[in-house]
Amino acid sequence: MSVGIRHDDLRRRNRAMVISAVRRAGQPSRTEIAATTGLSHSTISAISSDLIGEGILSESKAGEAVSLKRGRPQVGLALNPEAAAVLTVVLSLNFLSVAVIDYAGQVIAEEQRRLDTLTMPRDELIGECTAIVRRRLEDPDLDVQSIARIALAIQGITDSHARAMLWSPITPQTNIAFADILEAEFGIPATMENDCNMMAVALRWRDPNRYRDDFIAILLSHGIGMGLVLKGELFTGTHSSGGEFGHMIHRPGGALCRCGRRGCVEAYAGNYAIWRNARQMGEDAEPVADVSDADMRALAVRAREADGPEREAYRKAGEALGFGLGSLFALIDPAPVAMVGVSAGAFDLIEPALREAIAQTAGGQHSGSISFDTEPNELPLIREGCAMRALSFVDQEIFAPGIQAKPGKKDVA
Amino acid sequence: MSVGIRHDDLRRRNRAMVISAVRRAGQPSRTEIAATTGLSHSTISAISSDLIGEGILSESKAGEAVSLKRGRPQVGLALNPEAAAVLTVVLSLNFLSVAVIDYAGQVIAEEQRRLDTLTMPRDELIGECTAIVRRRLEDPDLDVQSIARIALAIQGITDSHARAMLWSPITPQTNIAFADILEAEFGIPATMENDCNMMAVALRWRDPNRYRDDFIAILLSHGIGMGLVLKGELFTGTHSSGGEFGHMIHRPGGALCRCGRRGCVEAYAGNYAIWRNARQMGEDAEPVADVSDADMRALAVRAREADGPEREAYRKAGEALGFGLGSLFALIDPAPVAMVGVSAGAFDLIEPALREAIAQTAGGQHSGSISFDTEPNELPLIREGCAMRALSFVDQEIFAPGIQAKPGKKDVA
DNA sequence: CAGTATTTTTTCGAGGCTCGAAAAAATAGA
DNA sequence: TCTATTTTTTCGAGCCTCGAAAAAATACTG
Repeated sequence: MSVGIRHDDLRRRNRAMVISAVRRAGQPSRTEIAATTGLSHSTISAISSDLIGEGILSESKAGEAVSLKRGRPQVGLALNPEAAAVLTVVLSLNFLSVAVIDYAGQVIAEEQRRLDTLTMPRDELIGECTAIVRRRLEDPDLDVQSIARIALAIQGITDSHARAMLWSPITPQTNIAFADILEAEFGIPATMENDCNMMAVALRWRDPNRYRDDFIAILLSHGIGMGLVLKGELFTGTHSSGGEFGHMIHRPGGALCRCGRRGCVEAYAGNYAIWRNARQMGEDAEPVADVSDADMRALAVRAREADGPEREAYRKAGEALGFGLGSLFALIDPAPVAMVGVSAGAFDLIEPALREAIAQTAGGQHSGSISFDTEPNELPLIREGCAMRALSFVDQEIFAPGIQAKPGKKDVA
Repeated sequence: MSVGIRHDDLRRRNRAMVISAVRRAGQPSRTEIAATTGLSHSTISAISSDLIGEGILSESKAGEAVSLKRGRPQVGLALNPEAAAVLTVVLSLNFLSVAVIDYAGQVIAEEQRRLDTLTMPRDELIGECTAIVRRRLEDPDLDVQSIARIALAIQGITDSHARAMLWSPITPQTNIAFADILEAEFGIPATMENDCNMMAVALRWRDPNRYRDDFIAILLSHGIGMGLVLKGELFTGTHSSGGEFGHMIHRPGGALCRCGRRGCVEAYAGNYAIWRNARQMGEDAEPVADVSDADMRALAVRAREADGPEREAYRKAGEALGFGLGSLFALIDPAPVAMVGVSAGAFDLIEPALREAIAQTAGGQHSGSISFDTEPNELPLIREGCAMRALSFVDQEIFAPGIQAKPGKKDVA
């Protein structure tokens, strides 16, 4: 069951804590770290001295921060960019993108590629991914010792161990153990992440004030996805990446969903559903494979111009999202929401019906106080999330090795 | 943010771990504890020697376990029943029940009382609760030094800090800070728990094989409640006890719910809803205040005898529960379910429609493999859960004091 | 410009904790 | 009674964190 704390875990944990304090705060002084971690100055001094000696941290040179106070000036600690590097791979519909990130989080190389994911056979899809990674790894211009970690994000369902893609809308292939494949190919630890979870991770780094312990990132794209952070931790299902918000049931037996079932939220709010309703094709019409972002933007323009089927389509999307969020709020209580993706650009069309629907649900008491942010472009977010995730792995597992995942697992009681 | 690990936390954590190992395992030997916690024999020896010296543990006398092996026989460690005692209070519709539990988990005194919670004014409701607790505390027959903790469970919504009842179906009163009231009155630390959460806690202690890391306890009673354990921890909302499964939306704009909204799962599956449908009163009919368990059982008998409105009412309940569970499973993946409460006794009438509905949802792939247990009597479960919760508090906060709630809060990344 | 005040960082010894190895204790079999 | 075996305790070694004091580095002051 639960496992005791060994004596050497102590140092390792506190090492990890110092590293993470530096990553979060930018250039904190030893004193600041002592304050935020609650550890003594002596401990912080010892640990940071170790970390500097190992080339993980470095003292930020020069008094760029002109100290106005008396006394010995604080010397900031920074992550040493050369301590390590990680690689991110984002696989989305017809698009593959990789980036190499240094230890301090800066992009030092990238490559992008269009490909036809929907029709590509399994081997070719895997081959494209490994090939693009190989090109980055073998690039002579890149003077990076070695890549410490690869994080790969994909639209769709991944398993809860972050090893495999189970199902994805961007390809008919299923069960591809990308993490294992990349590890076997390059001998670099890799993980397979869900795109919406990475969005949530990135939001938390971008705006820790708004997105702290509990929040929701919803991807409004061809499909509907969700990344959920609860009590400061990414929420995943018990077996899969979970959080399949788009496939909560909005209307039992209702509109035909891309997943083959009926009445899912996505079957009203996904791009294909908005498109279908705007064109008055009927709820049983087979979902189209793809609607371009340009077409969706044009649709939104028409919806804003005049009341008609386009506007009604967005209204229905808002209603489905509202009732879905209402059900979600019944379970987790209301929390800040970020709407991401092309249809987040049409949130003005969605919001009224959404709020009206939420008001009819258990979360409705606070309907007015729930705030929505919008971010029409999901790709940068996903990339950032992957980078932070990979870097955090390096922080914790490579530079503070040996920590058990969960220390003393608390009993339920 | 996150807080470092101090040196003395180490001992405290490991103390708590030993206590919890003993509580879980019954009468484990030092060697067994060393094996399950991963700590060394020397450490376990030192800690258990301390704990015995403090009267928290005791060596279980006499070789009741006739050792068949060679070698020095193991000596089992047990919780010392007299180390402490806790008090549980369960407040449900028209019924108040308290029990005093010794440190080993045995009930050593109890008292129950009928009262009219629905019409009782606020002060009187609070007064009844404090009075019954006072009677138990002042009972001269009870030779318990002192009560170390009170856990009070109520049907309804509590706040996430376990201090107050926010709303309850058993009384028109709202926002009663029972935990604070009891603490002020008796000077004993108290918590206010949600009844369904306590059911989940109890199930985990009763059958740790089936109910381990991820499971769902659903209360099928006048209302519909849920206790949810995910990744080994009780799941609560961000502000409230959360998990308001009964108020997820089944059919937007549908049947009238007791909460005043429309289309909630409860508005189809709560006793009042089954009753309303069985009597063909229409979905807009005002929910009745209470249906007796006897009436519900009679209803189930009629539903089994012949196809008619009674059977149809249970079918609709099953459908609502099935779609609700389907949406829940979309978020958390399928997990074992325990159906608790009087209508769990009619689960044979509910199950077919429930499974049919689940099969139409995202959780549906595994529809067949999802297993349901039934337990018609919720009260003993709630009481047990309260007892275990209070005892665990004593284990962790009194006998291993000073532990920070969450050690190194892991970053999302 | 030297001296003082102030703040940050390092150093050093004390105290605690866990660990491994060895010793002690307690039993079954020979 | 002696030996093998298993459990439990004892003891010294090695770390780790902490507090206090020292050292370092700067701004102020007259």
